[in-house]
Amino acid sequence: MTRDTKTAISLPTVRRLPMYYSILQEAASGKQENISSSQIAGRLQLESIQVRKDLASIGITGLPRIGFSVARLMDAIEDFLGWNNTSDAVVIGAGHLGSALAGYKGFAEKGLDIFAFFDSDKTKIGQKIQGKEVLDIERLPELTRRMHINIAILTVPDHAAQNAADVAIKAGIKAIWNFTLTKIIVPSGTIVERVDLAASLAALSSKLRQQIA
Amino acid sequence: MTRDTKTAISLPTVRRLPMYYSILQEAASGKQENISSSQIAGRLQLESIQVRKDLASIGITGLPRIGFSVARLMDAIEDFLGWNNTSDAVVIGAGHLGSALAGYKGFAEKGLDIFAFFDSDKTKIGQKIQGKEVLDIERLPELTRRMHINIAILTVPDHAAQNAADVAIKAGIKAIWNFTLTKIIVPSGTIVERVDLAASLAALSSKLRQQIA
DNA sequence: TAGATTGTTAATCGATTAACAATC
DNA sequence: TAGATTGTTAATCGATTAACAATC
Repeated sequence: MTRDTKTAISLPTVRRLPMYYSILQEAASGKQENISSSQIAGRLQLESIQVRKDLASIGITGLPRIGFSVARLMDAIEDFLGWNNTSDAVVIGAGHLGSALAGYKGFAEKGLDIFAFFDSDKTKIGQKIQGKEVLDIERLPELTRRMHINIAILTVPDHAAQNAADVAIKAGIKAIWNFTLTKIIVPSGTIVERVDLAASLAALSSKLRQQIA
Repeated sequence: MTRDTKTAISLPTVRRLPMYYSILQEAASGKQENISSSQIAGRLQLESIQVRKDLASIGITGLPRIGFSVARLMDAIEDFLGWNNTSDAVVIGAGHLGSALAGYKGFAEKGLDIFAFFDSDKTKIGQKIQGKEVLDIERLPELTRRMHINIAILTVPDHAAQNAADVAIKAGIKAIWNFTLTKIIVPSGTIVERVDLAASLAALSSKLRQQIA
């Protein structure tokens, strides 16, 4: 458990770790025992020094001439990202997007288990999505507390986002994965990670325009 | 058309513009004529200087004591992000996620029009999603060329991502909005904007862990 | 005029990249 | 041993933030 450097790993580094992991999976499936930073970097169009820096920051060391042990590296990343001890999450907003996310292969492997769906739309309540029941949003506080759930995935319509977030936080939710186009305001102490599609689309068209120009 | 500073606006700035726009919409709906950088910043938990810098970089100026004209600011952002001249896009992969994105309110306003869906699954071909037909992936090159479509939204299963991207690029697609967990490799000249959910989830749990610790 | 808010110029900060000695 | 690859230390780069004179 090389876990000495617990001093705030940078978010850019954290975001790259899953990419490294997917390269490692490939290597492992090819029975490759060791891998160099430049092999990883090459596959991801990054610089090898960045890979080494990132790995060093989560406390992993390699060996000159050998590189890094694929198996140990995978373990370390799984460990660091908490993929071993699964956390339960609820989805608030039982629409297409919620269904899509619930069906996403790979979330389960990455330690995220969707426990239930919540909606305020009475016609949706009682239906099943991916085998899990859609519950009345009123029951959120009860379930959150009983099951010790910290994470809510927010996929409600934009105009309902802030209100849903408020409800969730009141119910004891500690982290919100926000898929709406709305920037929600939360008290300090609550985590928000936003998947900002408007920002992403803006970046796409900006890059496209520059490319074409 | 204050469009002198066409010298590569930074991506972080571009990504913030839609947030500013949503604040402006609120202001406009409240009949507010002018807005200060600190008003915008306050609502978004940013610094006012960052707002001013961003706006300056797309060529907008304000007036001391007055601030910025809400209407002119909205126009400028719409203009800069190309929300006026709509571009057509295709969705490759007609699953839940594709449906969800197609149903996303606001994409239309943001200049993105989904023209058709493509899939290789024969059972899906011919069905309709959000009123648009699902076509055979084989027909992609024909349609891309005929309709001058530059953008593909990639929502296929992860293992099919690279292949689908290759097909799309061969068909003349210039920009790929990649929603898969796979990092796709493309020739230089092709744009990829990735919505990396694995990275986002990693960031979420990392922040949550730090918060709790 | 007085004062709020701008735009400019400089300082800070953090992340990435480069250079290279250490080492298996 | 020779040479590939590491980890360390320093340099660069770009974005954010601070300070403040300009100005409506």
